Formats: sequence, structure tokens, C-alpha cells
Amino acid sequence: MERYDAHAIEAKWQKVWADERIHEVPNPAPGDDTSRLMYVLEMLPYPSGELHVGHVKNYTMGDVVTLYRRRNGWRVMHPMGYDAFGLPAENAAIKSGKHPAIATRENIEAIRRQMNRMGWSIDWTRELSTSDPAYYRWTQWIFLRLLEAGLAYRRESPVKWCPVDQTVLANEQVIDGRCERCGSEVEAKSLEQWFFKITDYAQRLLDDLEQVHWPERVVTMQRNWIGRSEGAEVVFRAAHDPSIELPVFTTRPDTLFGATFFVLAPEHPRALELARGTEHEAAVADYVRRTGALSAVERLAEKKKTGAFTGRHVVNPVNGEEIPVWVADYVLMDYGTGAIMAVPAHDERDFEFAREYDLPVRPVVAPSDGELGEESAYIAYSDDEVLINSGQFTGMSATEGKRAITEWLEREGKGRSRVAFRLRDWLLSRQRYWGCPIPVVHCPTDGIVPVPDDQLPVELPDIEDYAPKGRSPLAAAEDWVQTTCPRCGGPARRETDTMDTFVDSSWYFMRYADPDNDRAPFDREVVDAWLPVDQYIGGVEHAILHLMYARFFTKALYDLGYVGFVEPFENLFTQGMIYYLGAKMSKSKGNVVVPDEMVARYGADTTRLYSLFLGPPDQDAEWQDGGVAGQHRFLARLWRLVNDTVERHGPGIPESVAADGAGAELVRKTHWAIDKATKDIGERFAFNTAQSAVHELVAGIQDARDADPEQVRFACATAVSLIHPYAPHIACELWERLGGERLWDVPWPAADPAMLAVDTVTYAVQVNGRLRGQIDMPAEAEQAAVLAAARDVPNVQNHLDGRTVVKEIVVPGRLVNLVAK
RNA sequence: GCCGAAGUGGCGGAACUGGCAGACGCGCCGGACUCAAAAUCCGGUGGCCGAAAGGUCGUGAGGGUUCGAGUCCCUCCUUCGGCACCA
Repeated sequence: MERYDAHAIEAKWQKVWADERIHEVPNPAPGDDTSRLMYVLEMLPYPSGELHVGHVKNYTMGDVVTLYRRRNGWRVMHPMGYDAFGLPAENAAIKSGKHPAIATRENIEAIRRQMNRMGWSIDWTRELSTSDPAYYRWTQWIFLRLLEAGLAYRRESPVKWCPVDQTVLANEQVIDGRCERCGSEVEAKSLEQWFFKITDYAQRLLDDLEQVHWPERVVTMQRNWIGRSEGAEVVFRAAHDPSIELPVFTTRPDTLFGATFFVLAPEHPRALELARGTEHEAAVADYVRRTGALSAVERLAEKKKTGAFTGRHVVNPVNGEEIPVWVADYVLMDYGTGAIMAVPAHDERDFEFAREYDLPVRPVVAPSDGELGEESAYIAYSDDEVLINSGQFTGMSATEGKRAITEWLEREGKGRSRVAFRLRDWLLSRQRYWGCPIPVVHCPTDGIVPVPDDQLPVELPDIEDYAPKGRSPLAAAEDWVQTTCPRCGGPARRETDTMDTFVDSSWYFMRYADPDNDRAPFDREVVDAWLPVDQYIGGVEHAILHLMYARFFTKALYDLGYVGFVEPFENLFTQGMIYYLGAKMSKSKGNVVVPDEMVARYGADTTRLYSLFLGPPDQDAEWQDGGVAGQHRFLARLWRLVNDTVERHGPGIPESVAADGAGAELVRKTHWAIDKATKDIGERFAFNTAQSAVHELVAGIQDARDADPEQVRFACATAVSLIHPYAPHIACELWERLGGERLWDVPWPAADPAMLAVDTVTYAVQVNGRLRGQIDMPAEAEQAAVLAAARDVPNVQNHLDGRTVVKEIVVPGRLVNLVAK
């Protein structure tokens, strides 16, 4: 018998599939039945190097789902593309001296070759790359639609600025408040940046999580990221000038009477203005400049709270009390209103600050027994709190007080109930070369003018020096930057920032549906037929940003009438990370397992099989080199058994066989394996245990070689059929040798329920919950008969000796427990 | 600090709604085949006691509920992930 030659078989079948174009799934024609369309998608790879085994696991999972669904009568779209813009490609290019476009193209070619070698069922007619002008033309088009809708905007945003190098610094380039390169003190500066108004969608992004089937932990992460809080906005006014309004957001309006001071974030527009003309002016200005240079991490790392008194006071609207206004960096500008009322008795951070600067602490809520206890313990509060020192509201419960005070503020025009979100607008501009150009021009007369649709794409200029300099490298391409204003025709300058790569990946799953469209990003009807994605599969590291941004884009495009669905990904499966030699697999640690060597040694089928056998796919797993050999052994065994069967008995694929004679057990086992594999793949995504079932079936074939040839053929054919989604090459080859053809079109096997029923069941017999024996009983045996047989077991009798059975428990088909005293 | 996930043999893991813990695979031990090796096949493999039958302990720790707990409840420990001065 010939040996199992994985390479020959894999080459043969990959050619057959390509020649017959079996993975190409065209769009439905008008009038086609779209009820059996399915869209299976894995997150697209970043073409920074070669694929590693984490990719193998990810894409094999999607492939198993695809092949399985196709054989269950679904028309499955399974596309692939590349998230090709971005920093890693650019950094690699700077290092190697290769232009990012060239490096990216080479990487894509290598990855495509690897993917084909793995035998994944990818529809290459839908392939896309986000750095391709034919793609990013439409990224720009969508950007312009969002701009028109007011969902893209430009505003000043604080950045770190090195006054010597005259450049913007990334947070990582600031060390101890100093420039990494020249060591000069970093300053806070405002720069014009582009944003998407994702905060407009905060509530919907939260609410619609109800309608997707996603892992709970991902939903939780998204909820926390959106961070909805209910509370009130309360308007304080400056004591020296009541026209100056200073609203705050608080979740504890019930503690309003406990506000003993007031704090502005250093970036607050009123901070410097308030201090002006007081003796504290210089100190406040100094504080604002110093803290502005610190990163968020450094601010947090300070052991003590810091701040500066402005010399001014505001009036507490609820009792007319004047309280001092401070500036302190523990208050964040981009949450709430950038200002807070400080209630040190009931907020840990305010308490700390009050201690530091000796400010008064006044409790206004107390446990219902009225015992206040230690000062620092006020902040610990519970449900049964009652307001004290709170004027007309004294005596109310905290919950009641919250509502009553908010209502009072609304009546008096001094505040209102309000919801705040932690979610911030999406800063999308990047001062880097390798990204999608933002399609606007800056005109001295007309301001920001969008590039007309018919002039898209604004192509990335081919420049020599794309190293980052703080400002975008594009600014150096003077020929490209100089343009004319589409509105007035006068001289204008192009926007030189590029887009965050997350923009590119926020709509790619729509483009797959209609990849060659050159009149629009996609046709609405086609996209609506395929989307939302039925099954999305990818790494949990994208649980927040990518998934949130894609959801935002989908909702915005829905509102603009371009798509008919509000959530992009109906079902999400997040795969765990792969560990190797005890650490997360990563290039920097040098412990990356590249599939190529494994494919060269064992073939793609073995590699695919092992990638899903390592453990539950949603959990982290340790890659074990030895485990791969075990899967190869399994395939070689299947190879031998099937070929041996064909040699001895001739080919044949029986539809069904009777469970009698020497192979009765084998036939039952075959149906059991069908049932188990079907449930594990189709319902549970338990790819590892589905494989175990096929292992057991193959072991069964090996043990029952004397069964009727028809029974052996049936078991062999079924094992081949069940392993096909995992190891399609060897499965197609063996199927052919068994006399079948086009296994990929053969309906998935169905277990015969009658064959799953057994006529004899083994009962475990327990005495007082401890196992004392086993009995075999006919499946339909009466409880009384089971009990009688159980008591009959000699070892059971030993343990019952001298005791009375006080309770008898029979779990039908499973166990008997005799409770004895 | 807050939120979430997970702790089971030498290792990866199985046990779906509370019902025989350790399926399947790796590794290891023994045997067959072989001059020998590889490959393959057969058998064994949680700890302790025992020649065996069998007994006993055992799913991170400690309690609880139950006839019965890896699974449910409480307290705690460890690891990993997310968020992190969000008022």
C-alpha cells in the first residue's frame, strides 16, 4: 500500500478546487432565494510578515464552519483581504529601506501563498487590500459622507509639543515630562485634529448590544468602555461675576450640600481667565503649564494630589454658599464638563485633595442610625443612607434626595438631570505617511473644502522620506500639497494627515460583498443580502476598538441610508491566544511558531487538525510540538484503514447499514460519532471534542476489521466525511478512493436516532453516594428490576450488610444510589 | 481599586441541564514484529494501601446545600485579560 503522502495529495486537490473554482460564491442574482445565504468572516490579517499559528487557528476555524455549512445546504461567502495600511508596515519600511508599498505587496504575496497552501476555502475573487487606491477611494468617499453629516469634524486637541525640536511627540516619546531626544521640557499644545463623532451614538452602541450574540465578556468590555452614568448637571456661577457659568456633572446630586470647594481641570478654558487679576494668577499659569506636559500615566503616578487656588469663588446654587475654586489635574477635561463640585466627605479623591490643602469636610449623608464614625469612613455608603445637613432635603433617603434635588434644580433653572458617557470621540488623524489620505483641502478663502467625489481617490504621493517628524511626512511633498480649491479655484493646500487604520477596517466587511464596484463603495441590495456577517471570528484583542468602530460606521451608514442593518456582526466568536514555551507567542519574544515548517513536515491537513485540537477555541492554549505528530498519526491511520478496506473489499459508500452481526457495535459507534461531531461543530464550536469523536470512530474501525465489509465501508466513509472540514485534502482523496466524488458537495451525514438508542445500559451502583459496582440492564428495564439487580451485586451486599436502606434513588439509564443507615 | 475569565494526572484537555472524574491526544512504561532501528500493532498509565478482590484519598484552599458537587451557594488564595483620578 502506498504511504500517506500529504504533499502530493494536497497539491492535487488544491489544483482541483482552483480549476473548478469551488470556493467562488457569486452574489445572488435578482430574484434568487436569499434565505440560505451565509457570511462567514475572520478578521483580516495585517500583512506585516508571515502568518503564524494563531492565524492558522483563526482561519481554520472559519474554514471548518464554512465547509460544514456548505455541506448543510448553505451558500457561504468566505472572503479574505489585508489590513495593509499602518504603523508596522511603515516602521518596517523605515528600517529596511524598502518603500512601504513594496514591502506590503511582498508580504501580501507571501501570505496569499501560505493561505493557499493551507487549503482554506477562500473566495479570491473578493480579495481586497485596504491600501489599494481602488479600496481607499471609498474609504475617502465614506469619510466625506460622514463629514457632510456632521459626524467628522476638526477641532483643537491637546498634544505634547517639544519646543526645541518643534514637533509633536507621541506619549511614548515623553520621558519624565521631557523630550526623549533633546531632553527639553515638553509643553502642552493644542493642534487641529480630525475626529469622528462616535459619542453621538453612545446610547445606541450600548442599547444594540442586546441584539447581537457575542461573548458576554466582549459585551461587558464594550459596556464599560461606553461607560454610561446617570446624574445631574448643576450650574455654579462665579461669585465675583455671576455671568460666568460653571456647570458640573455629578452622579451624586444628593451630596450637593456637602460641596466645600470646586475644581477645574487644568485644560479648562476658564481656568486662566478666572485667576487673571488675582495674586494667584502666576501660580495658576505655572501649574497649568506644568501639568499639561505630563502624560495621563504620570499624572496618576503622582503620590499626592496637586492643585492651585485661583483666588476666586463660586456660589453653590442650592444654598448660596461661596466655595473656593481650584485648578487640579485630578479633574479630567474630557469627561463631564471638565469641572467638578468637590464633596470630600463622600468622594475619595476629593477627600484626598481636601487633606492635602486643608479644606473642610462636611458630611451630608449618614447611615440611617445617624452614626457617622471616622471622618475617612464617610465615603463608604450604602443603600440605607439618609441626608443630613441638607436644608429642606434633610431626612430624605439618598435615592429620594437625588431625585428631589435634581427636580428642584430643574424648577429653579439651575441644573437638569443628565447622562454622561466615558466614551470619547474617535481621534482619527495621524501624522504619518502610510495611511489613507484625508480628502479635504485647506483654502485661504473657503476654509476646509471637501475634495469632490469625482476626484477621488486622493492618492498617496510617492515620496522619498516618509520618516515621522511630528508633522505628517506628506507635508514635505510640496507638489502634492499644492492644489487648487475645488470651490473657488484659487491656490489651496491639501490636508496632510492620514487616517487611523481602524477607519480602513471599519467597513471592509461590506466591501467584500461588492468588491469590484467602481460607482459606489457597494450596492445596497447586495450588501443587504449578505450582511450582517453571520459569523465573525477573530482575536479578543479587538474586543473594544475595532468592533466598536465597525459598529459605529454601520450605524452611521444606516442612518445615511446606505445599508439596511444596524449591527455588522450577528455572531462573534473570539479565539484565545496561543502560548508557546510558557509565554504569549510574539515576535519580540522570539517564540513564534511559523506554520511553514509544520506544513513542510506533515502537510496542511495535519497542521489544520492540530490547530483546533489544542483546546477549546475560545480559550488561551499552549502550543505543544509533540501534539502535531499525534494528529499526523491519526491521519496516517485513517489512510491505512480506508485503503486497506478498499483493497480487501473493493470501493463503496453505503447510504446506511444494519447494526447487526460482528459490526453492530461499529455501526452504532458511527452514528454516535455523526451525532457528536454535528452537535460539537454546529452548535457548540467545540472543534476539539468533535475531533475526539472521529478519533474514537477510527479506533472502532481498527478494532472491528472482521465486521461485514459493508459495515466497515460505512464507518470508513463516515469518518472521512466527518473529518473533511478539518482535513479536506485527505478527505477528498479517500472519498474518491472509496468510490465517491465531490465530497464538498455531499450532504453532511445525519445520525439515525434509532441507531443512537442502545438496548443495554450500564448503571453505576452507589451505596451512600460511593461507587460500589456496576450492572448492565436492558434499556427498557423497570425501576424495580434495576433496584433488585443493584442490591444483588456482591460488593453492594457487603456494604449494605447490617444496615437498612432508607432511600433508593434511580436515575434512569445512569445510576442507582442506595442510602443506608 | 473596579469589571471579567480561569485554576482538574507528568503535559494539552474531557465531563453539555448536579449523576461512574480524567474521554481524546501528548509523554512515559511493558510486550509483539525486526539481526537491529524506525514505522506499525497490542497492553498499561491520578496518589496511597493491597498478591488480588477490594479499600482509601483526590478537580486551587476552607465552609455550606444535596441521597449525590469539578459543576450550585458563601469566604479566601493564585494566574490571566480589560478599565483605571470618569466626579
